Amino acid sequence: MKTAPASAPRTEEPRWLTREEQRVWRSYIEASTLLEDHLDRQLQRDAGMPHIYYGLLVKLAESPHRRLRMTELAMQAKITRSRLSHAIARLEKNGWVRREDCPSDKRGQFAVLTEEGYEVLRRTAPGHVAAVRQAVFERLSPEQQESLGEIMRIIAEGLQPDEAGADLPWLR
Amino acid sequence: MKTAPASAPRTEEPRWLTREEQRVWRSYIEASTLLEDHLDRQLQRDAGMPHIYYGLLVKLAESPHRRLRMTELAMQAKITRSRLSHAIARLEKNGWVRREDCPSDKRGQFAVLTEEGYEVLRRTAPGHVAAVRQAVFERLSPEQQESLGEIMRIIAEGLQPDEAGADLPWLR
DNA sequence: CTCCGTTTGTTTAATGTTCAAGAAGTGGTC
DNA sequence: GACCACTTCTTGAACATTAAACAAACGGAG
Repeated sequence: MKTAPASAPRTEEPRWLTREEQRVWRSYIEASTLLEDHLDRQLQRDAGMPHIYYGLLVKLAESPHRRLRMTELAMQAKITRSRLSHAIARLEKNGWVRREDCPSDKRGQFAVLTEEGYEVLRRTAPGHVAAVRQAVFERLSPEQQESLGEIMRIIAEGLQPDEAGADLPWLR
Repeated sequence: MKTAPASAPRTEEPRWLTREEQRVWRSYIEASTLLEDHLDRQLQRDAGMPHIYYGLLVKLAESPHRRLRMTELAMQAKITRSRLSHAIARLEKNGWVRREDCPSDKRGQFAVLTEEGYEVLRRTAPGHVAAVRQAVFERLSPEQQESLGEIMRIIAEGLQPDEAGADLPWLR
């Protein structure tokens, strides 16, 4: 792959990544692949579930009455409802989550963290936090941490199906 | 979840993430989830394969004679050999890669990018680069791009099974 | 009240990933 | 050359994810 010519291209010449952009992108891909893998393994070993399932339990634990509507949970976790359905089915089989009907909307379901699920979280959270610390925060300066936060916030924002004000489109 | 007490803990109290660290970590998880998802969808639609498979073709295209030993490719892509085996099997079925025996080591296999595979890459690369640009580089200042690169390099380095000098452990 | 477009959540099948086990080849040692 | 620890790569089964299709309920318009 070569870089685009300096002169004005006749047809829309694709704008490749510069050498520096390529380096950045490659680093991102490598780090995120390794990190996701590392945390998946850590949690599979210590908590018997992949990283994203653990994240679901955390979201529930942080929510009022330790419960969330399926759609709300899917949105918070940035996954599809389909994927969530499968995941909750599995967590339910483990006894860590149970489903409850929503009284005000007969289509709706709550995912509710069970006592047992909360227990798993309490037991495994320290180890997981330690893993995150060791892989990420211990290695970055305060400035880098702040920078990482802002960068990721920007990227996430650009990819959202338009979270804030989505139901108030005329305000935009 | 609450923060650790200020006084010296009697038992090893788990060191939770600070409020700021939590914010950073949450942003990272959200952005990386959304981004991976976005690129997977883009490539599945336009190239008929997930992001990581596309990455494998790129690695091959960049290599001498458009070929790599399986282990080498797995290391470069940061995935297990098992996962690679399955992936190459699929790409082979598509006619985008073929296997070749290694003459100097009868256990060895080369994964070789076919002409057809190269063609797919040539056709779909511009669209993919545009997606990456739009999701990441267009939104970040030059300083942020540089910062992102360095941060990710640090994280990746910390998670490597010790790439450089791994075969020379006495030098460390 | 009925109609109808939308939302909610699940299901199925195809696809991808992981884990553990194993076949085959290598290279060094005795 | 027989042995043995190690490397290379694959396999099969269990598990996870995706995409498309669907049933049920909602809620506003007429």
